[in-house]
Amino acid sequence: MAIISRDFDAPPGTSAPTLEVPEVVIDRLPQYVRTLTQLLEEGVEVTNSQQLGAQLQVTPAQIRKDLSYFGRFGKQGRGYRVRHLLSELKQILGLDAEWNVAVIGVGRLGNAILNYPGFNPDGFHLVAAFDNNPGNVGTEVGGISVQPMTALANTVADRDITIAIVAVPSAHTQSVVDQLVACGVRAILNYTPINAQVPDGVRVRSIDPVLALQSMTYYLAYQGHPTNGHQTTG
Amino acid sequence: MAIISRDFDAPPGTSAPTLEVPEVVIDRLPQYVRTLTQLLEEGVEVTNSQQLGAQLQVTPAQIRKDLSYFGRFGKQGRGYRVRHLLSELKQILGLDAEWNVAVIGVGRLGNAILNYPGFNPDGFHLVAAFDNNPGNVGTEVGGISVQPMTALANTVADRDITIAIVAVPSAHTQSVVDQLVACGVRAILNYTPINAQVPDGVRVRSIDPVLALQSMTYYLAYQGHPTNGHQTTG
DNA sequence: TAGATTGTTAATCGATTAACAATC
DNA sequence: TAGATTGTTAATCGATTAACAATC
Repeated sequence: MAIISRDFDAPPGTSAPTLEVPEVVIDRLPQYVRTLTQLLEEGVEVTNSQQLGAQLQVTPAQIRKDLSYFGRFGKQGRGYRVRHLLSELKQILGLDAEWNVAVIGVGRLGNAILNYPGFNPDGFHLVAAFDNNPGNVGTEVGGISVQPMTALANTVADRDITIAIVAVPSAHTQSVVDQLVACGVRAILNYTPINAQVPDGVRVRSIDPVLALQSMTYYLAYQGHPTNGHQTTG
Repeated sequence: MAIISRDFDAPPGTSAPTLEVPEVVIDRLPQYVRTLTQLLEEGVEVTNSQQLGAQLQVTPAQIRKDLSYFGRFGKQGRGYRVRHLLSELKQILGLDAEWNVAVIGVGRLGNAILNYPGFNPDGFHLVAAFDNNPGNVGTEVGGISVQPMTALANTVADRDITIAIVAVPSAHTQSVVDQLVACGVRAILNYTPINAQVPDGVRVRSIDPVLALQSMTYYLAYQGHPTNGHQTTG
């Protein structure tokens, strides 16, 4: 393998690791952030790959390897300073910034999302809500005034919205996603059970509890064969 | 590789493929089920790995390989009969059965879950709700009378509950999961942002929208580098 | 210093994909 | 039959883990 130059001396916010970091590594970083946050709250000042691995149920080697994509954050013989590693990882993930989020669809699910208090503490601010039902437009949901879909492009630009949460009826998913992409939104959290097609450069993550249940029933159905417990987060 | 005997002639519900099927394959099967269901609704009677792959954004080879773990469901030169393949996959996943589910925690989130209409059509029946707050016990949520946690073991046994959905405050997650495991529950859908520890043989899937957002911000933060769009479902 | 733990390389493991004989 | 597509093997690719020199 060729020597990889990582340009960590470049101005923050403008550079990324030169060689692509595997997506599976990126997906683990938020979990590291969460565990480090917990340790910090417990007053733990120093940790190591062994301890982190035990908490997260991954091997210590994997944690060290994952971190090595981004730099050297520990000290041999000592481990990692929790506060420092946490701060670095948050910066890498862009979690030192605030993100403005739009919710599309204010039905039952959209309502629950807009009233869910769990996004704000992590820097995600629900700043706009849209619905194509005239009866919903103008109502207040979670303290936000619902706008018509026709206002999408302008509001996304005006309010610097970079992330959208889609909670519309399944039949509208692809159309809504297309509109979001056209407005320049490149990160979409999809609460509908539909696989939306997006162009390169746009990320979609789906929240799909039924899918999660449907893979677990496989193991319940074949109780005869002892299987290992396994935990998946998504 | 040794020859693998797959005992598909054994009585249904009592046998599993002799060699372990990779978990990543099991996790894809529900998506195949969903796509096949859509095709069926559209009146498509026959499909093939090419078409399925296009829909699901995976390679045709992967679909054929995944299916080969369980048997031979297609015909060379023709493809797969949608109705037949769908029925086989549902049986493999245990989706031809009905599953009784308990919801633990009837706060804001538990309320939304109990009122969410998306579980029942797929054979998951929310049949019981529990809460440790005496003020909530006895109230009706989503048509279900809330029971105290002390009733858990009895109700799980009486109502044949095999799956639980955890929607309690984070601090209670591990304790609730421990109680569920003690009652014999082996599949848990965890809506809290806590990594619960479970013994072998118990499955946990987490629904964690903040985690999903936090991995997408990485790609938003480094806009300079064009990245491929990618879609994850969990 | 001695002991501990990192960062990194090399080995292993497992999953994906390409290719093609079998066969509908 | 000729054409198409499966089921399966072998090749490739990528991710995880083990091992250890570097070094705090």
